[in-house]
Amino acid sequence: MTGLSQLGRFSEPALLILISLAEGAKHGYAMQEDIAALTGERPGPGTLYGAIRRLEEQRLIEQLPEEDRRKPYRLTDQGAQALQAELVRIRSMASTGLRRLATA
Amino acid sequence: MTGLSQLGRFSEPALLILISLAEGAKHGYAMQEDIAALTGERPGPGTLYGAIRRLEEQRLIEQLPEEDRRKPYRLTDQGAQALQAELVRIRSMASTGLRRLATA
DNA sequence: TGCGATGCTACGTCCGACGTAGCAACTTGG
DNA sequence: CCAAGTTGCTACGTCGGACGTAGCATCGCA
Repeated sequence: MTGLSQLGRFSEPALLILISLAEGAKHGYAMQEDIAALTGERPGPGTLYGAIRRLEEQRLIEQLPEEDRRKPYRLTDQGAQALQAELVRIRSMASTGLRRLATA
Repeated sequence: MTGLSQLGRFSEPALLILISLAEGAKHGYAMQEDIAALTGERPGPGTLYGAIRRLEEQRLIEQLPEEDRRKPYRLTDQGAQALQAELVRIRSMASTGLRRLATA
């Protein structure tokens, strides 16, 4: 069960960050807002910046030139690819589950 | 960010167990096999039985009469409901992400 | 000029994910 | 008929990610 997607597990906060960045480059605080808008839940700074650091270490996102006090990030090609694969996997899991629930 | 679905966080192993049980009652080992068939990854006993215990504590699944050496479980009504809500949420997240990736 | 929003760092706790070991019962085959 | 594999579970320990709190600097605005 190690590595649900060979790049290391996709935790929910990390996934939400990637989805957020799929819309375009953003800095941390903006991701927080985007995620809050998407899910109704705002990740705290510990959750958010911890996940950002890990994603950067995995080269799934990269930092753009710091401007003002903001650190913008964007998806790497590898990140976009990994995100896509993971989302397809997830959607298929969800469909399977819903089909089973409907049948039962 | 506490309680992504107010019933406590849905971790991936827990979610897979619920999806597995959505097909019908199963004991632990059978869930392992079903999950392996679904995902290609077989959760180890630590992961599996730990998650089962937690799900039972949350009344999302319940144990049926023990038969032989097996402990079968099934979804509770609450569990089926929670699973459905969670899967809808997840599917919508995945769709949003894929739409964004496609647009970018 | 004081207060809320912006934006991030630092730090600590907790608990879930995971692996390993172990073990009892059953079953297959050479 | 007994050795090896499969079934099915318990027990135990480690590690790392999720999360909250605190803190702090900057900016805008009333």
